[in-house]
Amino acid sequence: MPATTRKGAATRQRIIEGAAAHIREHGVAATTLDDVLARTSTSKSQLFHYFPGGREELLLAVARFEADRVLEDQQPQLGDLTSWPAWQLWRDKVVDRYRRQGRLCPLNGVMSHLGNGTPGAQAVVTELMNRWQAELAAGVRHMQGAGEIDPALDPDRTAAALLAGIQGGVLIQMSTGHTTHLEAALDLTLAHLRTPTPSTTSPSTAPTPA
Amino acid sequence: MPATTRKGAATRQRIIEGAAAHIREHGVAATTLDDVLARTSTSKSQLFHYFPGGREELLLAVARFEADRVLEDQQPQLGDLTSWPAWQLWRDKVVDRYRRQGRLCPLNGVMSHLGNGTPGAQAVVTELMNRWQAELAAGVRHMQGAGEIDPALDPDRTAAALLAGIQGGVLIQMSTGHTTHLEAALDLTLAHLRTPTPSTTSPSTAPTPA
DNA sequence: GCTAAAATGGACCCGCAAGTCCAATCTGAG
DNA sequence: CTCAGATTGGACTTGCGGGTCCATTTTAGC
Repeated sequence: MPATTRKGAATRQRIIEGAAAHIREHGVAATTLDDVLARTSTSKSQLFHYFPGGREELLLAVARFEADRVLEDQQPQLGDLTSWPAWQLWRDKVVDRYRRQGRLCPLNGVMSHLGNGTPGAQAVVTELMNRWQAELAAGVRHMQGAGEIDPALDPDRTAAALLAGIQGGVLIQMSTGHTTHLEAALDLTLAHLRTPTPSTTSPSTAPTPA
Repeated sequence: MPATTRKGAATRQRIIEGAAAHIREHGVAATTLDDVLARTSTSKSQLFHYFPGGREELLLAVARFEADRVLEDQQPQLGDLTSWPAWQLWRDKVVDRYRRQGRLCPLNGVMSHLGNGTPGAQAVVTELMNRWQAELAAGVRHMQGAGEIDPALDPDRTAAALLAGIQGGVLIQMSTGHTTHLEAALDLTLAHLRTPTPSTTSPSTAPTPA
């Protein structure tokens, strides 16, 4: 990716952000290279200069860009899950962020349009999920240290469940337009964390840790 | 959709299933109309005869087809959530189904390729989610009737959270290839259902029912 | 200021895949 | 048997959009 000059780097960035913006407004399918060029006042040669891989490489760059935003938008709350009110603040921020975003999930859109099997795409999503889950798990551990969460709970597994709930909630919101499911998932999982102790009462089948 | 003759209806169905199969194997983007024609031994005029809306209408039909499969594949367990072992059986079936399916989620693929905003697409997904959630809620209510689940829990909201966890788990699996998150979400939510009573201990911020 | 490398403009190419058209053949009701 | 409508075959058109190329201008180190 030849971006040696300051000017060049700026142009490259402008293309990425322009593409991201256009995708947010019209979706991936309805975003052609020419659209991006027109919007960013650049020429085709520039685009292919900075993204030799063409459309695919550009989409990947956009995916990275959007993935970073996802976590940034949850800060500073996500990094400070140290009390129940703090968790609640974070919860509200997540709901608000996705409610505002509306039906278009740029990241999911981009991902499915370049195939989830693509190594590059896979790397972007995997890293996002790992970082996200790690922050949540850190929060859980902190609360365990403070004696607010049952120490018997596996922080990583709990964080994984929470993360899955968020993803699913957002996914459903993309179709229905409502954040009901997202909120339900968040609230139920948080309620479970607050629950003092499972106190092994029902001798039913225990969840096998796979 | 002119499918007046028995023969015609058969052809129409053959096209749908052929398209669905090809999409399952190669993804939506890599599925052209000619691919479908070759696979189903049909001609272009037939495809446009039965699907005047062209590619889009065909994809929508495939979406409907796949949506039906989703619930069918969970039966009969999904319709019989009447004991903890039964819930466990269903849980295992879901995990197994998606593990088998692998990285390709035909439905999600189709959906994002015709835009989640499309009225038709939206209808398909919404109906699927509604039916799914209704079955889960029915299961919760049954268990409440049997005194196995805290009657204070809102069955629909609980089902919504469970559904979100599943969707997110599957979504993550599409990128990572692992069912870890799906299992974590299912197990945590089911564990929460088994928990006797929240027994209002922590006076922290209560989840606002929106 | 000189020059090599970087950056830019934009015309051009080209293949693919969606969609059109008409002519030929089959189906089934009366 | 007959005929209208349903079904089928497949050649043809078309436009879009990704990608290539080269000529020109700008940058920045010396």
